[in-house]
Amino acid sequence: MKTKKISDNVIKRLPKYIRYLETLASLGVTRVSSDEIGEQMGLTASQIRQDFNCFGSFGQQGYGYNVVELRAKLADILGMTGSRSAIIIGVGNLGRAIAKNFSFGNCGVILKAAFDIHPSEGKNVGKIPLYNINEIEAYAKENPVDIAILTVPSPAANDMAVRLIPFVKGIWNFTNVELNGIPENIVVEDVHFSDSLLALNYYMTQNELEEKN
Amino acid sequence: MKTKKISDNVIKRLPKYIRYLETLASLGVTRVSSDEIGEQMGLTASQIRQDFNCFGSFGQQGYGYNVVELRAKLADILGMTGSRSAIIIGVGNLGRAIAKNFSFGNCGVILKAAFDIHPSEGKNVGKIPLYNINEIEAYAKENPVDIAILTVPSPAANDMAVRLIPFVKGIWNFTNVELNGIPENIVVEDVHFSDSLLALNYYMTQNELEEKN
DNA sequence: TAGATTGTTAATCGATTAACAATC
DNA sequence: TAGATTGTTAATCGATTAACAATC
Repeated sequence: MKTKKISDNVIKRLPKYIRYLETLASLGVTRVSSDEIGEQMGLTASQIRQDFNCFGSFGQQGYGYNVVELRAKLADILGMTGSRSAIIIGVGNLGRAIAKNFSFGNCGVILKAAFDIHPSEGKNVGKIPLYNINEIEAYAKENPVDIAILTVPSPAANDMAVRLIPFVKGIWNFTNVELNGIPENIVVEDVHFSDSLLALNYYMTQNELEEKN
Repeated sequence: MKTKKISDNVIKRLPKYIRYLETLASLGVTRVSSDEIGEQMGLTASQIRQDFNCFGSFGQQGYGYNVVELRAKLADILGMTGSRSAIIIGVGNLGRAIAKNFSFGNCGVILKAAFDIHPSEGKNVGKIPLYNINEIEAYAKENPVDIAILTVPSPAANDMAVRLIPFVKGIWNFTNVELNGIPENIVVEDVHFSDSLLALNYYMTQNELEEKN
């Protein structure tokens, strides 16, 4: 049995739908049509219906979609209601910021522990325990780890990623490195800040050129 | 005169080409073919040639591409050689992490100043001055600001973004908020951590389902 | 029943891939 | 000259948009 492959574009739009539906819900709106969603989000109603229908039929003809119900369905598809375990590797400024501030719960993820080569600075990061990196295999033997958050310095990134292979299912990669040698069955999701800033830079330049014409 | 619109997919691939070319250069490789790039990066040679030809003809028939030269051309397209000025707004853990650790220089950006509602914690963030947010308009009058990096708490995000409109050309948005009311001539580039983590979560679940079959 | 809006099929558009003539 | 590989045009594939029958 083969589930038809759903495009990454669709998956990346789902959180935006959810955010919009949450705004509506907070305003007390109970129903919404694909037309209204499209209007607000700058998409076509067609695309929205197509996107939703990748996963099932969540609406009702002549009525539209129930805001709370639709939100719940989409949230469920993305695993927001799950409880995956995560560890964070590398507790520099960025690792610390993510560990302390990011709302893992909203994404169905629980941050369980942090690891660093120099854990001397303290025994905890926020509310989670901080261990020496050389304890990671022992930790993983006792505690299943779904996701490893990679916030180590770039030169250490690929070696660390390879070291994680035996015991993780996904790597959330914040290093500026294209990870190599990770098998197919492990998902890698990159957050490359510089790619994003360079795109910003490019589009700003385009805007300036357009204005000159 | 109308420059033909180049798709975001292409723009987002350019930094990856550059990273790969830098690796090659550091290994002393001087020439490379689209076939070799494709092999290494998991793309088709066709796509690579199409991507490059959006911007010009950088290769030589029968030879391929000069690694250093091609890298320089692509870097230039993305504005990596420029020197745009940026300020960062909101110096919590994330803002601090970005201000202190991110290599702005590599992206053609210079971080000039930081702003916060509670700048009392110190007069500097890393090497840049830290001001009270209420000084931002005065600062912008004296110092041109290309990019504002938005790392304020979510509830403050949209108001702050709107306040930036008169004096920025681009907003690098790290808040978990879809910014509204920003005019067309200002570029917004989002870094939504949660979108990325939710995608990771989704693909992990898909992998698990596949393995069961 | 009439009106509204979905779910879904068909048409269009754009991006990727293939093919090949140009040329180094 | 022969071989290699680009730049570019044509073909294919996939994603978005349009249309409309189903139905609440």
